[in-house]
Amino acid sequence: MTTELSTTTWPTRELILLEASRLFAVRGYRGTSTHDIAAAVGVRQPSLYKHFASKQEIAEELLRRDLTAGIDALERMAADGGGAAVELYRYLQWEVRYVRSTPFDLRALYLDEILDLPEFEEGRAMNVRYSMLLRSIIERGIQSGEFLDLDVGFACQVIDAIVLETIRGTADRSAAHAVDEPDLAAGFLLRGLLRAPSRLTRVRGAARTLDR
Amino acid sequence: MTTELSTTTWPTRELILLEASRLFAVRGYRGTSTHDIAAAVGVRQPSLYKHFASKQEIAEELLRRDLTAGIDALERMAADGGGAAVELYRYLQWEVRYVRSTPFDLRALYLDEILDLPEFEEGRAMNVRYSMLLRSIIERGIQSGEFLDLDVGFACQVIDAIVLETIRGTADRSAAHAVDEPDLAAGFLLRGLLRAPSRLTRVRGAARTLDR
DNA sequence: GTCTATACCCGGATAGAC
DNA sequence: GTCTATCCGGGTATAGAC
Repeated sequence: MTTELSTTTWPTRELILLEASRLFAVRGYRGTSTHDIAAAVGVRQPSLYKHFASKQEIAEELLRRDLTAGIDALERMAADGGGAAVELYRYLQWEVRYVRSTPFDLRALYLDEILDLPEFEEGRAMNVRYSMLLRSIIERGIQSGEFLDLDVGFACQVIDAIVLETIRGTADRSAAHAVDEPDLAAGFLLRGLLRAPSRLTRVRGAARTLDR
Repeated sequence: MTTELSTTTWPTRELILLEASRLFAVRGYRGTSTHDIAAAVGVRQPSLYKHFASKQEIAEELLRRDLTAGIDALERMAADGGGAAVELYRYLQWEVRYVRSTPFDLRALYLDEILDLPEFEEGRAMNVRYSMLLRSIIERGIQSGEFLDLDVGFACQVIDAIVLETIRGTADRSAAHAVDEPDLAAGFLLRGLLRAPSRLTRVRGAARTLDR
């Protein structure tokens, strides 16, 4: 499962992103020094600055790539239609698969305080855009009566919580088997949101046909 | 709601804990300097070291107090009995109320990487104890048939996720109204866990009588 | 584009007077 | 128990040779 890519073929810039994401995930953004990153890549610390203008730019690039992927996925699901429940279910499945297949370790990006640092304005803006897209699906589901008449903010928080827990789950492999099954997380959430939980099987079926 | 305590009467040691928890929450543990804490308290940086041997000890004291409270609450609920569902429901309600009433800002303790730092072995040990107590309630609920036959690890993760989101929710007051209602989070979780969600009203009633 | 050397700052902690 | 002064280590980033 761990992407065992022949490192030799990768450009240094990509290697920096890869190793930085892993170190950030374990030691935090602030806890990771540029020296640590350089050592993991196999170069000297000042060499990093030929590829990135600053440590911050490394994290920004990671954020940009991940948030772009998430936003694209949400827009794709919304465009495909099928109703809020199907769109949300498909997105959650995509998210779990994505988190578990990307070579980058995404934990630091959202579990660390990176997005709270004043200098990461761009990342915050993209994150807001992502949240809005997710929120609009929820709102549509509540208005159409597919979902229970929950507070929209609460529903968003619950989804955020599960997505973050999925990302956190990539930490220790002992707990990994739990939330990693794409259907487990998506199924639990929809059972909690759907007005008629028995519809879940129908949602699953509709999602499967759309996924091809 | 914000505890407006007349600071003058508080011993310096308590003030340090209070301000440190707030700074840790906003800037992270590593991102907060001892100088920042001292400035917030209104003393010079070296004066902190008359009350705590190190910055680490400040965070340790905060962790110790919070985890002790959580462990005590879980043990109390388990001792009171009433079945896994009632015990879990009561604990979740207690947790939400506790998070929102404590003068300390708990975010950094569990959302920051503090518990991952090698030097916080004591906190990690207490956290394991807390997790075990919670897990044993879940296991009991699954075995007795009160809960759905979910993977125990998955159920624990979901509960963790909601509790963490509650703590995170104390961040911006705009989102605070969402998960802060003690019954919202507890109710959502139990609806997702109970084999017969219609039992929720009965659980609520049993919890209410026990709470007096 | 990688290296060595280094400038520069900041943070944690101690010494010692009051 | 608070202060001023200071040490020391570590981290980001730059200069300049190769």
